[in-house]
Amino acid sequence: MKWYDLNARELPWRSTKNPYHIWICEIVLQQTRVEQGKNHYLNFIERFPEVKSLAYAHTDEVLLYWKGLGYYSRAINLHTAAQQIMTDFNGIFPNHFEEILKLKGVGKYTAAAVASICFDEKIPAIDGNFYRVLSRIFADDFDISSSKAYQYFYNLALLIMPDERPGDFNQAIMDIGSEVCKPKNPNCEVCPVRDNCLAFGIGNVQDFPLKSKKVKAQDLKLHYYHIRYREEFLIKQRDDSFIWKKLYDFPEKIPSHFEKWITHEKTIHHKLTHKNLEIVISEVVLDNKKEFQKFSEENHFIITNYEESHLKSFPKPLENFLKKEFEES
DNA sequence: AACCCGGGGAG
DNA sequence: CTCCCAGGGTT
Repeated sequence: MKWYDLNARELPWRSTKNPYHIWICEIVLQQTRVEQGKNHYLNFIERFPEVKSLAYAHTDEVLLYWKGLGYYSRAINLHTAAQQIMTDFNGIFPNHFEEILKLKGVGKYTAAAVASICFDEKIPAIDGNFYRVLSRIFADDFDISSSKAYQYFYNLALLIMPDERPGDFNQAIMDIGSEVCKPKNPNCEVCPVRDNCLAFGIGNVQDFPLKSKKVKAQDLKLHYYHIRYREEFLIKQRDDSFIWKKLYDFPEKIPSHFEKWITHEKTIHHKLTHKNLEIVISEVVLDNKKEFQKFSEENHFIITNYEESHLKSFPKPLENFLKKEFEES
């Protein structure tokens, strides 16, 4: 705690105990580096300053403010949870761990973070940093990819968690994990708990934490049709399954008599954490406005143009594709 | 308990 | 290339 008082990172959400702000911050930062999420957080709370404005917003706009962050179910769940607070909690942000946990998209970690930071509940917020710092301090080779890891390290954390300032304690562990006890090349020389760290004593800090599960990316091919009439083209909204939940993309099928209007194809290779994508985009240029509108109406596609498409959230590779198309023309 | 879900930066 | 990030939901 002494180290934290002197070395805490200066971050936008460190100066508030507003549970709405802390909640948004915690969701943004799930599996996301602080530097990557900081601006999204600031933009988000500026546009949606309290629960009500988020609850009453259109899903498309919530997704727009989430554009590029990934794990889009977080945005969908955030929107749902805001409405949940309006209906189930009378618009007042819940102030106990068990109630916060009921919010869609809020798991044990996030509920613990909000409860400890905003409401001073003594509950460890076990995130990736906590796993790493604890497993090194105790030289503990408990597999953090095990489904029992959370409960195991939760109990371990209680052994060293003070009664005072639980929120600051949780954030102190995060800062040590992020700035000192890093996954690679930890900076043990300046670590405030070095003398109490068993792994450091043994000299094998790099061996912790133990993580057995390794996920391999799978290959996936997608075929899109960029169907154009003059400056306009067709888009659709994805469903909430599979990848890129609720984001917008292009039609994936065309009637066979459209094939003669294919002018060229472009292949994009895009790497995701769990997938290696090969995306083929066929350019279909129609000279017949009636065909264009008929096809659009029959399949419930949306007619848009480059400027208008900025009001929708597209997957990263498709956004890059549109940008290049526009710059070339 | 296993599996799925993005995008980005570091090494 | 691999690993990991202020995890959670679904099956």
